[in-house]
Amino acid sequence: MKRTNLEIPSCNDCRQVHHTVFKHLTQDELDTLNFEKGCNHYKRGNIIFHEGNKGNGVYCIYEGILKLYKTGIDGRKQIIRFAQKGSLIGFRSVLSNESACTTAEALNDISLCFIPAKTFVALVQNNRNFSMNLIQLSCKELGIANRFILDMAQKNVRERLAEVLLLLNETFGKDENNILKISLTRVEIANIVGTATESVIRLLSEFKKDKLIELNGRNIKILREKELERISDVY
Amino acid sequence: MKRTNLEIPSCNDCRQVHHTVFKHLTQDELDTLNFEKGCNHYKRGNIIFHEGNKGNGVYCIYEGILKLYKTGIDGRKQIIRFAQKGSLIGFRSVLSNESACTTAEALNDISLCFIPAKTFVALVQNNRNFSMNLIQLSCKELGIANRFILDMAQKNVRERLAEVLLLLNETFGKDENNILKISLTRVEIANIVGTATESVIRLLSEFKKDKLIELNGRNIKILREKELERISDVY
DNA sequence: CGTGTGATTGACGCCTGTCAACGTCTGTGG
DNA sequence: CCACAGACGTTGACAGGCGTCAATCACACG
Repeated sequence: MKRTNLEIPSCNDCRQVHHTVFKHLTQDELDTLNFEKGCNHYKRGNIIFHEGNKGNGVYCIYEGILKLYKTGIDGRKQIIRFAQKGSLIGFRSVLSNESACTTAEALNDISLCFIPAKTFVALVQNNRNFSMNLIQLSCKELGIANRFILDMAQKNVRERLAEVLLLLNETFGKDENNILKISLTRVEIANIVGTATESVIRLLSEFKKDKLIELNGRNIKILREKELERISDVY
Repeated sequence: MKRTNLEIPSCNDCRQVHHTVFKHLTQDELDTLNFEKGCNHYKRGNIIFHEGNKGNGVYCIYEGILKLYKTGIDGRKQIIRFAQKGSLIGFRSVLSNESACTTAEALNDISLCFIPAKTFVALVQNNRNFSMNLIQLSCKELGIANRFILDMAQKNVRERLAEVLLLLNETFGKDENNILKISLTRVEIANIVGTATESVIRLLSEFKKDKLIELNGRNIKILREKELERISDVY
Protein backbone atom coordinates (compact mmCIF):
# COMPACT_ATOMS: atom_id res chain seq x y z
CA MET A 1 0.00 0.00 0.00
CA LYS A 2 2.41 2.55 1.28
CA ARG A 3 5.46 3.39 -0.76
CA THR A 4 8.39 5.34 0.53
CA ASN A 5 9.41 8.10 -1.78
CA LEU A 6 13.03 8.44 -2.81
CA GLU A 7 12.84 12.16 -3.25
CA ILE A 8 11.82 13.63 0.06
CA PRO A 9 10.77 17.25 -0.26
CA SER A 10 12.73 19.56 1.98
CA CYS A 11 10.87 21.63 4.51
CA ASN A 12 13.01 24.54 3.38
CA ASP A 13 11.46 24.40 -0.05
CA CYS A 14 7.97 23.61 1.14
CA ARG A 15 5.65 26.37 0.11
CA GLN A 16 3.24 25.36 2.87
CA VAL A 17 5.61 25.47 5.79
CA HIS A 18 4.99 29.11 6.59
CA HIS A 19 1.29 28.46 6.87
CA THR A 20 1.62 25.52 9.22
CA VAL A 21 2.36 25.12 12.91
CA PHE A 22 5.97 24.73 11.90
CA LYS A 23 6.30 28.37 10.94
CA HIS A 24 7.93 29.30 14.21
CA LEU A 25 10.64 26.67 14.19
CA THR A 26 14.21 27.90 14.16
CA GLN A 27 16.41 27.01 11.20
CA ASP A 28 18.17 24.48 13.40
CA GLU A 29 14.92 22.84 14.36
CA LEU A 30 13.77 22.79 10.77
CA ASP A 31 17.01 21.11 9.78
CA THR A 32 16.52 18.45 12.43
CA LEU A 33 12.98 17.96 11.26
CA ASN A 34 14.18 17.59 7.69
CA PHE A 35 16.69 15.02 8.74
CA GLU A 36 14.39 12.91 10.85
CA LYS A 37 11.23 13.00 8.80
CA GLY A 38 10.17 10.64 6.09
CA CYS A 39 7.85 11.05 3.17
CA ASN A 40 5.20 8.63 1.96
CA HIS A 41 2.76 8.50 -0.91
CA TYR A 42 -0.72 7.08 -0.79
CA LYS A 43 -3.43 6.48 -3.32
CA ARG A 44 -7.16 6.94 -2.90
CA GLY A 45 -8.47 4.50 -0.33
CA ASN A 46 -5.13 3.86 1.36
CA ILE A 47 -5.20 4.11 5.12
CA ILE A 48 -2.64 6.35 6.79
CA PHE A 49 -3.52 5.25 10.31
CA HIS A 50 -6.29 3.29 11.94
CA GLU A 51 -8.62 4.27 14.73
CA GLY A 52 -7.52 2.49 17.90
CA ASN A 53 -3.86 2.20 16.94
CA LYS A 54 -1.14 3.93 18.88
CA GLY A 55 0.25 6.87 16.95
CA ASN A 56 3.99 6.61 16.54
CA GLY A 57 4.24 9.95 14.83
CA VAL A 58 2.42 12.79 13.16
CA TYR A 59 1.84 13.58 9.51
CA CYS A 60 2.08 16.86 7.69
CA ILE A 61 0.22 16.88 4.41
CA TYR A 62 2.46 17.93 1.56
CA GLU A 63 -0.06 17.34 -1.19
CA GLY A 64 -3.57 15.93 -1.45
CA ILE A 65 -6.71 15.49 0.59
CA LEU A 66 -7.69 12.97 3.20
CA LYS A 67 -10.63 12.22 5.44
CA LEU A 68 -10.64 11.44 9.13
CA TYR A 69 -13.48 9.26 10.27
CA LYS A 70 -14.71 7.18 13.15
CA THR A 71 -16.37 3.83 12.68
CA GLY A 72 -19.56 2.90 14.53
CA ILE A 73 -20.49 -0.49 15.94
CA ASP A 74 -22.25 -1.51 12.75
CA GLY A 75 -19.32 -0.44 10.59
CA ARG A 76 -20.93 2.79 9.46
CA LYS A 77 -18.44 5.59 9.15
CA GLN A 78 -18.75 9.15 10.39
CA ILE A 79 -16.37 11.62 8.82
CA ILE A 80 -15.12 13.97 11.51
CA ARG A 81 -13.16 16.30 9.28
CA PHE A 82 -11.07 16.62 6.16
CA ALA A 83 -7.44 17.65 5.97
CA GLN A 84 -5.43 18.98 3.09
CA LYS A 85 -2.13 20.54 2.11
CA GLY A 86 -0.38 22.03 5.13
CA SER A 87 -2.53 20.31 7.74
CA LEU A 88 -1.10 18.34 10.60
CA ILE A 89 -2.80 15.09 11.51
CA GLY A 90 -2.22 12.48 14.15
CA PHE A 91 -0.95 14.88 16.77
CA ARG A 92 -3.93 14.34 19.05
CA SER A 93 -3.06 10.77 19.91
CA VAL A 94 0.67 11.44 20.11
CA LEU A 95 0.26 14.31 22.55
CA SER A 96 -2.48 12.80 24.68
CA ASN A 97 -0.84 9.38 24.76
CA GLU A 98 -4.10 7.85 23.64
CA SER A 99 -4.69 5.67 20.65
CA ALA A 100 -5.96 7.34 17.49
CA CYS A 101 -9.62 8.29 17.79
CA THR A 102 -10.10 8.36 14.01
CA THR A 103 -8.95 6.56 10.90
CA ALA A 104 -7.15 8.64 8.26
CA GLU A 105 -7.78 7.66 4.65
CA ALA A 106 -6.53 9.22 1.42
CA LEU A 107 -9.17 10.74 -0.83
CA ASN A 108 -6.82 11.18 -3.76
CA ASP A 109 -3.13 10.74 -4.40
CA ILE A 110 -1.36 12.29 -1.49
CA SER A 111 2.14 12.87 -0.15
CA LEU A 112 2.69 13.05 3.56
CA CYS A 113 5.73 13.92 5.60
CA PHE A 114 5.98 11.65 8.60
CA ILE A 115 7.49 12.99 11.79
CA PRO A 116 8.36 10.43 14.46
CA ALA A 117 6.66 10.99 17.80
CA LYS A 118 9.96 11.47 19.58
CA THR A 119 11.08 14.24 17.23
CA PHE A 120 7.71 15.90 17.41
CA VAL A 121 7.40 15.82 21.19
CA ALA A 122 10.94 17.18 21.52
CA LEU A 123 9.93 20.16 19.42
CA VAL A 124 6.83 20.70 21.51
CA GLN A 125 8.84 20.65 24.69
CA ASN A 126 11.67 22.85 23.51
CA ASN A 127 9.99 25.51 21.42
CA ARG A 128 7.53 27.64 23.32
CA ASN A 129 6.02 29.23 20.23
CA PHE A 130 5.55 25.87 18.64
CA SER A 131 3.79 24.37 21.64
CA MET A 132 1.62 27.46 21.92
CA ASN A 133 0.64 27.07 18.28
CA LEU A 134 -0.24 23.47 18.88
CA ILE A 135 -2.38 24.29 21.88
CA GLN A 136 -4.19 26.82 19.74
CA LEU A 137 -4.65 24.31 16.96
CA SER A 138 -6.08 21.75 19.28
CA CYS A 139 -8.34 24.33 20.99
CA LYS A 140 -9.64 25.47 17.63
CA GLU A 141 -10.42 21.95 16.58
CA LEU A 142 -12.23 21.51 19.86
CA GLY A 143 -14.36 24.55 19.09
CA ILE A 144 -15.21 23.16 15.67
CA ALA A 145 -16.08 19.77 17.13
CA ASN A 146 -18.40 21.36 19.68
CA ARG A 147 -20.14 23.21 16.91
CA PHE A 148 -20.51 19.95 15.03
CA ILE A 149 -22.17 18.37 18.06
CA LEU A 150 -24.72 21.17 18.16
CA ASP A 151 -25.46 20.77 14.48
CA MET A 152 -25.91 17.03 14.74
CA ALA A 153 -28.19 17.45 17.72
CA GLN A 154 -30.42 20.20 16.44
CA LYS A 155 -30.39 20.38 12.67
CA ASN A 156 -32.24 18.05 10.37
CA VAL A 157 -30.64 16.30 7.43
CA ARG A 158 -31.62 18.96 4.90
CA GLU A 159 -30.04 21.71 6.99
CA ARG A 160 -26.90 19.71 7.63
CA LEU A 161 -26.49 18.85 3.96
CA ALA A 162 -26.71 22.50 3.00
CA GLU A 163 -24.11 23.27 5.62
CA VAL A 164 -21.80 20.53 4.41
CA LEU A 165 -21.93 21.85 0.85
CA LEU A 166 -20.94 25.27 2.12
CA LEU A 167 -18.19 23.77 4.24
CA LEU A 168 -16.76 21.91 1.26
CA ASN A 169 -16.88 25.09 -0.75
CA GLU A 170 -15.13 27.08 1.94
CA THR A 171 -12.50 24.45 2.66
CA PHE A 172 -11.58 23.34 -0.85
CA GLY A 173 -12.91 26.07 -3.08
CA LYS A 174 -14.09 25.73 -6.66
CA ASP A 175 -12.37 25.42 -10.00
CA GLU A 176 -12.63 27.77 -12.98
CA ASN A 177 -16.08 26.37 -13.78
CA ASN A 178 -17.34 27.07 -10.28
CA ILE A 179 -17.39 23.38 -9.53
CA LEU A 180 -16.41 22.22 -6.06
CA LYS A 181 -12.81 21.07 -6.19
CA ILE A 182 -13.43 18.16 -3.90
CA SER A 183 -15.09 15.16 -5.43
CA LEU A 184 -16.92 12.84 -3.07
CA THR A 185 -19.13 9.83 -3.50
CA ARG A 186 -22.71 10.01 -2.26
CA VAL A 187 -21.74 7.59 0.47
CA GLU A 188 -18.99 9.92 1.62
CA ILE A 189 -21.31 12.89 1.69
CA ALA A 190 -23.75 10.81 3.73
CA ASN A 191 -20.93 9.96 6.08
CA ILE A 192 -20.24 13.62 6.78
CA VAL A 193 -23.86 14.65 7.11
CA GLY A 194 -24.58 11.63 9.25
CA THR A 195 -27.46 10.16 7.29
CA ALA A 196 -28.36 7.48 4.77
CA THR A 197 -27.00 7.63 1.23
CA GLU A 198 -30.51 7.67 -0.18
CA SER A 199 -31.38 10.72 1.85
CA VAL A 200 -28.38 12.58 0.45
CA ILE A 201 -29.37 11.65 -3.09
CA ARG A 202 -32.95 12.75 -2.62
CA LEU A 203 -32.03 16.04 -1.01
CA LEU A 204 -29.35 16.82 -3.58
CA SER A 205 -31.96 16.29 -6.30
CA GLU A 206 -34.26 18.63 -4.43
CA PHE A 207 -31.56 21.29 -4.22
CA LYS A 208 -31.01 20.79 -7.93
CA LYS A 209 -34.71 21.09 -8.67
CA ASP A 210 -34.77 24.29 -6.64
CA LYS A 211 -31.83 25.62 -8.71
CA LEU A 212 -29.57 25.86 -5.67
CA ILE A 213 -26.96 23.59 -7.17
CA GLU A 214 -26.08 21.84 -10.41
CA LEU A 215 -25.15 18.18 -10.44
CA ASN A 216 -23.01 16.30 -12.88
CA GLY A 217 -21.98 12.97 -11.46
CA ARG A 218 -19.75 13.81 -8.52
CA ASN A 219 -19.32 17.36 -9.66
CA ILE A 220 -21.31 19.85 -7.68
CA LYS A 221 -21.70 23.47 -8.67
CA ILE A 222 -23.16 25.85 -6.12
CA LEU A 223 -25.54 28.28 -7.77
CA ARG A 224 -27.15 30.11 -4.89
CA GLU A 225 -24.84 30.19 -1.91
CA LYS A 226 -26.96 32.64 0.05
CA GLU A 227 -29.96 30.39 -0.19
CA LEU A 228 -27.96 27.43 1.07
CA GLU A 229 -26.82 29.57 3.97
CA ARG A 230 -30.40 30.41 4.74
CA ILE A 231 -31.33 26.74 4.72
CA SER A 232 -28.37 25.62 6.82
CA ASP A 233 -28.93 28.29 9.45
CA VAL A 234 -32.65 27.64 9.63
CA TYR A 235 -33.29 30.97 8.12
CA MET B 1 -25.65 37.44 40.71
CA LYS B 2 -22.01 36.96 41.41
CA ARG B 3 -20.62 37.60 44.84
CA THR B 4 -16.98 37.81 45.61
CA ASN B 5 -16.02 35.75 48.57
CA LEU B 6 -14.02 37.31 51.32
CA GLU B 7 -12.33 34.09 52.26
CA ILE B 8 -10.42 32.91 49.23
CA PRO B 9 -9.29 29.32 49.60
CA SER B 10 -5.57 28.92 49.18
CA CYS B 11 -4.29 26.63 46.46
CA ASN B 12 -1.89 25.27 49.05
CA ASP B 13 -4.77 23.93 51.08
CA CYS B 14 -6.84 22.86 48.10
CA ARG B 15 -7.37 19.14 48.23
CA GLN B 16 -7.99 19.11 44.49
CA VAL B 17 -4.87 20.85 43.32
CA HIS B 18 -2.83 17.67 42.99
CA HIS B 19 -5.45 16.21 40.70
CA THR B 20 -5.61 19.21 38.37
CA VAL B 21 -3.43 20.59 35.62
CA PHE B 22 -1.83 22.72 38.31
CA LYS B 23 -0.12 19.76 39.92
CA HIS B 24 3.18 20.49 38.23
CA LEU B 25 3.48 24.13 39.21
CA THR B 26 6.45 25.11 41.33
CA GLN B 27 5.81 26.51 44.78
CA ASP B 28 6.69 29.95 43.44
CA GLU B 29 4.19 29.65 40.64
CA LEU B 30 1.55 28.40 43.00
CA ASP B 31 2.18 31.39 45.23
CA THR B 32 1.78 33.77 42.31
CA LEU B 33 -1.40 31.99 41.31
CA ASN B 34 -2.71 32.31 44.84
CA PHE B 35 -1.96 35.99 44.86
CA GLU B 36 -3.52 36.82 41.52
CA LYS B 37 -6.56 34.62 41.55
CA GLY B 38 -10.00 35.48 42.85
CA CYS B 39 -12.80 33.34 44.11
CA ASN B 40 -16.48 33.62 43.29
CA HIS B 41 -19.63 31.89 44.35
CA TYR B 42 -22.63 31.13 42.18
CA LYS B 43 -26.04 29.66 42.76
CA ARG B 44 -27.98 27.30 40.53
CA GLY B 45 -28.83 29.02 37.28
CA ASN B 46 -26.13 31.69 37.50
CA ILE B 47 -24.05 32.11 34.39
CA ILE B 48 -20.27 32.01 34.75
CA PHE B 49 -19.58 33.03 31.17
CA HIS B 50 -21.59 33.39 27.99
CA GLU B 51 -21.07 31.79 24.61
CA GLY B 52 -19.68 34.41 22.26
CA ASN B 53 -17.98 36.51 24.92
CA LYS B 54 -14.24 36.95 25.06
CA GLY B 55 -12.77 34.98 27.92
CA ASN B 56 -10.68 37.17 30.18
CA GLY B 57 -9.60 34.30 32.32
CA VAL B 58 -10.05 30.69 33.26
CA TYR B 59 -11.93 29.09 36.13
CA CYS B 60 -10.92 26.23 38.36
CA ILE B 61 -13.84 24.59 40.10
CA TYR B 62 -13.32 24.47 43.84
CA GLU B 63 -16.73 23.06 44.68
CA GLY B 64 -19.91 22.22 42.80
CA ILE B 65 -21.10 21.20 39.38
CA LEU B 66 -21.75 23.19 36.24
CA LYS B 67 -22.89 22.55 32.69
CA LEU B 68 -21.35 23.84 29.48
CA TYR B 69 -23.80 24.24 26.65
CA LYS B 70 -24.22 25.77 23.24
CA THR B 71 -27.39 27.49 22.16
CA GLY B 72 -29.00 26.82 18.78
CA ILE B 73 -30.70 29.32 16.50
CA ASP B 74 -34.09 28.63 18.04
CA GLY B 75 -32.76 28.98 21.58
CA ARG B 76 -32.63 25.27 22.24
CA LYS B 77 -29.62 24.28 24.30
CA GLN B 78 -27.20 21.45 23.75
CA ILE B 79 -25.13 20.47 26.75
CA ILE B 80 -21.59 19.73 25.60
CA ARG B 81 -20.23 18.53 28.90
CA PHE B 82 -20.34 18.87 32.64
CA ALA B 83 -17.55 20.00 34.89
CA GLN B 84 -17.01 19.50 38.59
CA LYS B 85 -14.53 19.89 41.43
CA GLY B 86 -11.00 20.20 40.10
CA SER B 87 -11.96 20.86 36.49
CA LEU B 88 -10.61 23.77 34.53
CA ILE B 89 -13.04 25.64 32.30
CA GLY B 90 -12.71 28.56 29.94
CA PHE B 91 -9.16 27.75 28.86
CA ARG B 92 -10.18 26.95 25.29
CA SER B 93 -11.14 30.50 24.39
CA VAL B 94 -8.25 32.05 26.33
CA LEU B 95 -5.66 29.90 24.59
CA SER B 96 -7.14 30.00 21.11
CA ASN B 97 -7.92 33.71 21.29
CA GLU B 98 -11.45 32.98 20.24
CA SER B 99 -14.63 33.86 22.03
CA ALA B 100 -16.19 31.24 24.27
CA CYS B 101 -17.88 28.51 22.27
CA THR B 102 -20.14 27.52 25.17
CA THR B 103 -22.04 29.06 28.04
CA ALA B 104 -21.14 27.90 31.55
CA GLU B 105 -23.99 27.71 34.04
CA ALA B 106 -24.03 26.57 37.65
CA LEU B 107 -26.06 23.46 38.41
CA ASN B 108 -25.84 23.87 42.16
CA ASP B 109 -24.04 26.16 44.59
CA ILE B 110 -20.50 26.39 43.35
CA SER B 111 -17.23 28.10 44.20
CA LEU B 112 -14.80 28.92 41.44
CA CYS B 113 -11.30 30.27 41.50
CA PHE B 114 -10.81 32.78 38.73
CA ILE B 115 -7.40 33.09 37.12
CA PRO B 116 -6.85 36.13 34.89
CA ALA B 117 -5.88 35.31 31.31
CA LYS B 118 -2.54 37.07 31.66
CA THR B 119 -1.53 35.03 34.69
CA PHE B 120 -2.68 31.84 33.06
CA VAL B 121 -0.94 32.40 29.75
CA ALA B 122 2.26 33.31 31.56
CA LEU B 123 2.17 29.96 33.31
CA VAL B 124 1.57 28.17 30.03
CA GLN B 125 4.52 29.89 28.45
CA ASN B 126 6.93 29.44 31.31
CA ASN B 127 6.21 26.00 32.63
CA ARG B 128 6.80 23.24 30.14
CA ASN B 129 5.09 20.57 32.19
CA PHE B 130 2.08 22.76 32.66
CA SER B 131 1.71 23.53 28.98
CA MET B 132 2.16 19.86 28.16
CA ASN B 133 -0.60 19.00 30.59
CA LEU B 134 -2.85 21.55 28.98
CA ILE B 135 -2.20 20.21 25.52
CA GLN B 136 -3.09 16.79 26.79
CA LEU B 137 -6.24 18.09 28.42
CA SER B 138 -7.35 19.78 25.26
CA CYS B 139 -6.49 16.75 23.13
CA LYS B 140 -8.46 14.50 25.44
CA GLU B 141 -11.48 16.75 25.27
CA LEU B 142 -11.15 16.69 21.51
CA GLY B 143 -11.24 12.91 21.57
CA ILE B 144 -14.36 12.95 23.72
CA ALA B 145 -16.03 15.48 21.44
CA ASN B 146 -15.30 13.35 18.39
CA ARG B 147 -16.85 10.39 20.10
CA PHE B 148 -19.90 12.52 20.89
CA ILE B 149 -20.24 13.41 17.21
CA LEU B 150 -20.27 9.75 16.27
CA ASP B 151 -22.92 9.00 18.86
CA MET B 152 -25.14 11.85 17.74
CA ALA B 153 -24.78 10.76 14.14
CA GLN B 154 -25.39 7.08 14.51
CA LYS B 155 -27.27 6.28 17.70
CA ASN B 156 -30.96 6.73 18.20
CA VAL B 157 -32.47 8.50 21.19
CA ARG B 158 -32.95 5.36 23.24
CA GLU B 159 -29.31 4.38 22.82
CA ARG B 160 -28.07 7.86 23.60
CA LEU B 161 -30.21 8.14 26.71
CA ALA B 162 -28.84 4.86 28.05
CA GLU B 163 -25.35 6.14 27.36
CA VAL B 164 -26.01 9.43 29.12
CA LEU B 165 -27.26 7.64 32.23
CA LEU B 166 -24.06 5.63 32.31
CA LEU B 167 -22.00 8.76 31.73
CA LEU B 168 -23.68 10.52 34.63
CA ASN B 169 -23.07 7.51 36.80
CA GLU B 170 -19.43 7.35 35.83
CA THR B 171 -18.81 11.07 36.17
CA PHE B 172 -20.68 11.87 39.36
CA GLY B 173 -21.23 8.50 40.98
CA LYS B 174 -24.05 7.46 43.27
CA ASP B 175 -24.88 8.07 46.91
CA GLU B 176 -25.31 5.49 49.68
CA ASN B 177 -28.73 4.57 48.27
CA ASN B 178 -27.31 3.93 44.82
CA ILE B 179 -28.99 7.04 43.50
CA LEU B 180 -27.15 9.15 40.94
CA LYS B 181 -25.54 12.05 42.76
CA ILE B 182 -26.33 14.51 40.01
CA SER B 183 -29.88 15.76 39.88
CA LEU B 184 -31.08 17.06 36.54
CA THR B 185 -34.42 18.22 35.21
CA ARG B 186 -35.99 16.31 32.34
CA VAL B 187 -35.24 19.30 30.14
CA GLU B 188 -31.55 19.13 31.04
CA ILE B 189 -31.39 15.43 30.29
CA ALA B 190 -33.02 16.14 26.94
CA ASN B 191 -30.41 18.82 26.31
CA ILE B 192 -27.60 16.33 26.76
CA VAL B 193 -29.18 13.56 24.76
CA GLY B 194 -30.19 16.00 22.05
CA THR B 195 -33.88 15.25 21.90
CA ALA B 196 -37.29 16.49 23.05
CA THR B 197 -38.21 16.48 26.73
CA GLU B 198 -41.21 14.26 26.04
CA SER B 199 -38.99 11.64 24.43
CA VAL B 200 -36.77 11.55 27.51
CA ILE B 201 -39.79 11.14 29.77
CA ARG B 202 -41.21 8.35 27.67
CA LEU B 203 -37.96 6.47 27.40
CA LEU B 204 -37.16 6.86 31.10
CA SER B 205 -40.58 5.34 31.88
CA GLU B 206 -39.77 2.52 29.51
CA PHE B 207 -36.44 1.88 31.25
CA LYS B 208 -38.31 1.94 34.53
CA LYS B 209 -40.92 -0.49 33.25
CA ASP B 210 -38.13 -2.78 32.11
CA LYS B 211 -36.59 -2.60 35.62
CA LEU B 212 -33.40 -1.01 34.32
CA ILE B 213 -33.75 2.03 36.55
CA GLU B 214 -35.88 3.35 39.39
CA LEU B 215 -37.32 6.84 39.24
CA ASN B 216 -38.29 9.12 42.07
CA GLY B 217 -38.71 12.65 40.84
CA ARG B 218 -35.25 13.72 39.75
CA ASN B 219 -33.62 10.86 41.55
CA ILE B 220 -32.47 8.09 39.30
CA LYS B 221 -31.25 4.75 40.54
CA ILE B 222 -29.53 2.47 38.07
CA LEU B 223 -30.59 -1.13 38.62
CA ARG B 224 -29.09 -2.99 35.69
CA GLU B 225 -25.99 -1.26 34.47
CA LYS B 226 -24.96 -4.07 32.15
CA GLU B 227 -28.26 -3.93 30.37
CA LEU B 228 -27.93 -0.18 29.87
CA GLU B 229 -24.47 -0.77 28.44
CA ARG B 230 -25.91 -3.29 26.06
CA ILE B 231 -28.55 -0.83 24.93
CA SER B 232 -26.15 2.09 24.56
CA ASP B 233 -23.68 0.08 22.53
CA VAL B 234 -26.33 -1.36 20.26
CA TYR B 235 -26.04 -4.68 21.90
C1' DC C 1 -19.89 -9.02 -22.53
C1' DG C 2 -20.27 -10.10 -17.72
C1' DT C 3 -19.24 -8.16 -13.29
C1' DG C 4 -19.03 -4.87 -9.78
C1' DT C 5 -19.50 -0.40 -7.84
C1' DG C 6 -22.04 3.59 -7.38
C1' DA C 7 -26.36 6.36 -8.21
C1' DT C 8 -31.27 6.63 -8.32
C1' DT C 9 -36.07 5.91 -7.35
C1' DG C 10 -40.14 4.04 -5.06
C1' DA C 11 -42.55 1.89 -1.22
C1' DC C 12 -43.10 1.43 3.48
C1' DG C 13 -43.17 2.16 8.29
C1' DC C 14 -41.05 3.38 12.60
C1' DC C 15 -38.91 6.86 15.36
C1' DT C 16 -39.32 11.01 17.17
C1' DG C 17 -40.66 15.93 17.29
C1' DT C 18 -44.66 18.84 18.07
C1' DC C 19 -48.91 20.31 20.04
C1' DA C 20 -52.17 20.23 23.49
C1' DA C 21 -54.14 19.06 27.77
C1' DC C 22 -53.56 17.94 32.33
C1' DG C 23 -51.37 16.66 36.80
C1' DT C 24 -48.00 17.88 40.51
C1' DC C 25 -45.39 20.60 43.42
C1' DT C 26 -43.50 24.79 45.44
C1' DG C 27 -43.30 29.36 46.71
C1' DT C 28 -45.68 33.80 47.12
C1' DG C 29 -48.93 37.09 48.31
C1' DG C 30 -53.31 38.32 50.03
C1' DC D 1 -54.16 29.43 55.80
C1' DC D 2 -55.74 29.37 51.21
C1' DA D 3 -55.59 30.68 46.39
C1' DC D 4 -52.96 31.25 42.68
C1' DA D 5 -49.22 31.43 39.50
C1' DG D 6 -45.52 29.34 37.44
C1' DA D 7 -42.23 25.75 36.65
C1' DC D 8 -41.81 21.08 35.86
C1' DG D 9 -43.44 16.42 34.67
C1' DT D 10 -46.58 13.28 32.21
C1' DT D 11 -49.55 11.40 28.73
C1' DG D 12 -51.97 10.99 24.32
C1' DA D 13 -52.64 12.05 19.49
C1' DC D 14 -50.67 12.87 15.24
C1' DA D 15 -47.87 13.56 11.29
C1' DG D 16 -43.74 14.00 8.90
C1' DG D 17 -38.78 13.04 8.52
C1' DC D 18 -35.81 9.76 7.51
C1' DG D 19 -33.92 5.05 7.59
C1' DT D 20 -34.38 0.55 5.35
C1' DC D 21 -35.24 -2.63 1.72
C1' DA D 22 -35.55 -3.75 -2.94
C1' DA D 23 -35.34 -3.01 -7.77
C1' DT D 24 -33.33 -0.70 -11.54
C1' DC D 25 -30.08 2.12 -14.04
C1' DA D 26 -25.42 3.96 -15.36
C1' DC D 27 -20.82 3.33 -16.07
C1' DA D 28 -16.12 1.52 -15.86
C1' DC D 29 -13.12 -2.27 -16.20
C1' DG D 30 -11.07 -6.73 -17.11
